[in-house]
Amino acid sequence: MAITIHDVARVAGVGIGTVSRVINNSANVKPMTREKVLNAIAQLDYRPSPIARSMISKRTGSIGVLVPFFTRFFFIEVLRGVEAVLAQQNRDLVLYNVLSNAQRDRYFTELPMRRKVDGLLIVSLTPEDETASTFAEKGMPVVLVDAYSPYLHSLVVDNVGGAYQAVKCLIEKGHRRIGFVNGIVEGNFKFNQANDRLIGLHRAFGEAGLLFEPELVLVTEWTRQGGKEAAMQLLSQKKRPTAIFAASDMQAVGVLEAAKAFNFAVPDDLSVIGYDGIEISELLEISTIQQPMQQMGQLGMHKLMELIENPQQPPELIRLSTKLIERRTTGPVPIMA
Amino acid sequence: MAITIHDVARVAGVGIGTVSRVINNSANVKPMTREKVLNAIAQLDYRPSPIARSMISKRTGSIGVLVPFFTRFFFIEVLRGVEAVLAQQNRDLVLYNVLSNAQRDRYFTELPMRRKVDGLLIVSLTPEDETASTFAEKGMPVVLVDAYSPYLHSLVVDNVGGAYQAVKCLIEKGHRRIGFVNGIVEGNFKFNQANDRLIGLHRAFGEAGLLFEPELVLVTEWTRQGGKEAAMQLLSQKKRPTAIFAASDMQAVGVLEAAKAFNFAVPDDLSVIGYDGIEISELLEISTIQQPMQQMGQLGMHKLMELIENPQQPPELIRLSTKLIERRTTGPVPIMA
DNA sequence: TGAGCTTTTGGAAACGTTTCCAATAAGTAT
DNA sequence: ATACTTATTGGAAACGTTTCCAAAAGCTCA
Repeated sequence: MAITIHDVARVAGVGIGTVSRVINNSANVKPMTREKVLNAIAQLDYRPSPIARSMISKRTGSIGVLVPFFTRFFFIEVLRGVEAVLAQQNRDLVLYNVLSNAQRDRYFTELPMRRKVDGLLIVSLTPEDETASTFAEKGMPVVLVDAYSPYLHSLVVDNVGGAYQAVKCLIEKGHRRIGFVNGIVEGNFKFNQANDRLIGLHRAFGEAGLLFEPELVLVTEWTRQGGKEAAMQLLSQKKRPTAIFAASDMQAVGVLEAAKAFNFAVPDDLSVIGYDGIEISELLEISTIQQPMQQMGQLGMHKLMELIENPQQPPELIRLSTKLIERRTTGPVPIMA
Repeated sequence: MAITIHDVARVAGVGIGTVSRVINNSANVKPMTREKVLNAIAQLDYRPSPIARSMISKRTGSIGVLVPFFTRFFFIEVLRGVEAVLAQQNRDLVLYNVLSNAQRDRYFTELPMRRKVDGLLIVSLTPEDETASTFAEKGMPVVLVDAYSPYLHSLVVDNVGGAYQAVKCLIEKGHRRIGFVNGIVEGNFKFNQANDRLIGLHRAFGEAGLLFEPELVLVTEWTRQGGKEAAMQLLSQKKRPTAIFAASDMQAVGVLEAAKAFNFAVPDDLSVIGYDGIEISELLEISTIQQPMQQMGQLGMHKLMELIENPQQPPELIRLSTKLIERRTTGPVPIMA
């Protein structure tokens, strides 16, 4: 059916080995022979089959990116960074979108076994130690971004520090009753974004000598709706918080919507600070903790490329930090009745 | 190195054909034999090689999505719809991100030749007739979304009608000097989003007996920055427009930024209407023309699945329409000095 | 018991490359 | 010219499946 290397060899009057050498720019092909082969290829409009090729060479030319809910803005920003690197490579991007724990586990067990991709970038998902070491054993190059495993190359952002910055900023403005809208734990329960942010809050509270009040901490989906519902609840309390820290900007957007519903002016009646630094936070002028999202994708991808070239490297940990960006939604504590 | 079907056959004490039948759930395997094979598979932790498999079967289990600048919000929304369908199928998503015309053409010539994917969804890019018919000839299932070709299944949105709605809405509010911030033409110059929107504007102008003034139409990148720059220019004119129609919501965001820079109140001094209906337009309360973005991805994907099952179908054209959503940024024409 | 079915099974061939090695051609120095 | 050395070439083997066909095994019925 399709044109194969044998057809080219026949038309060019050479052996298949020679055609293969021409295709792969191997040395030691006489210029005249190369010419003949190239002519035949052009004449037949021949393209090598990538599948047959990877059958032998064990390389697929694809990079896998495993990411939860890739249509969320945070992940989109990370993907921007990924794309920036990939655009220069000549590789395909295979997106494994994780929508549930079951699906994540399926990918975690399937992906290391049969190399459908030359390397894997895992974003914001922490594999169990066992899973991680399987990747390492099977020799599949893996880089974790926004997640950590001792067995794999990891690129983490200081979430504890980021949350600390956010809460400290509120405390410095005089806030004492600070609500926290956290996101739910997705995945590994020991290392996760939500937990780290809670720790950062504790640290800031401790340093300021503030009492931690469990009723001011709510856990929701990492969404606008989740943030709104949680904030509605927080703002309904008899002693409502004067400031709310949201674990993501989208949740912070929800918090603002709740504030509006309660007719609270921001920041006069209520201060709000988000987390991530997605474009929306800029447009809505929400104070936030900026994560280096694009950089995360970019650095992670670079590391992965390096790893594909030279797979035998001891796992490395790269740390990035966050930056407090104060915008319109944070202000001094209101004088309450 | 890796465990193959032969190893399984040896351990189970059967032939490779039988193992293959078990893997593929073919009929006519004695339950006891199946049991033996499954045991061997479990014992060896065997997974079939997807590559070797597609070498024979000509199916890859992947779906390609060709999309320009996939990190733009409009495309993200379309991808949400795509993802919704894909999540139920057990297929991989290969994302071909197009950043330049050269790259688009490369994909257009490469993709039909060697089936790396079982089907291709092309978003907002219109292939030349020649390219389109090559896809058809080579028997690669293709669905166009937000683009049209007579040779391929296409799903289009009435961009002319949408732009007409937008402009008519402004005219009805009394606006006579209406600026248009259009996006640049990417790809096929006969069928494209920018051109359609310009036509819609003309239609509305014509119907209202308004004179078309070329100096009120500017073409920019489909970005915030582009919108802002164009609006700055429009608003600097001696007889500035009282309303601006932007060809995308992100450009409309830029227009709002420009208005702010000029200290124009919206909508009191200037009305603004966007196009697309991305989440940001809701958050910033921008009036807009809502495209059924998720539905586009979803329907396109459904069609593609159908086409993969049953490839011999004459190209079909599905039309969707837009919806005017009036929010805060459109109002009556100001009384000007 | 054996003839004539149907079900189950084994494994060669095929898929389209790359890799390798042996063979041949081309140089080079004597 | 001859004996080496090096550059070029052809094609068998291998990659790990699925597909297919012939063979074997298991039935059923007379």
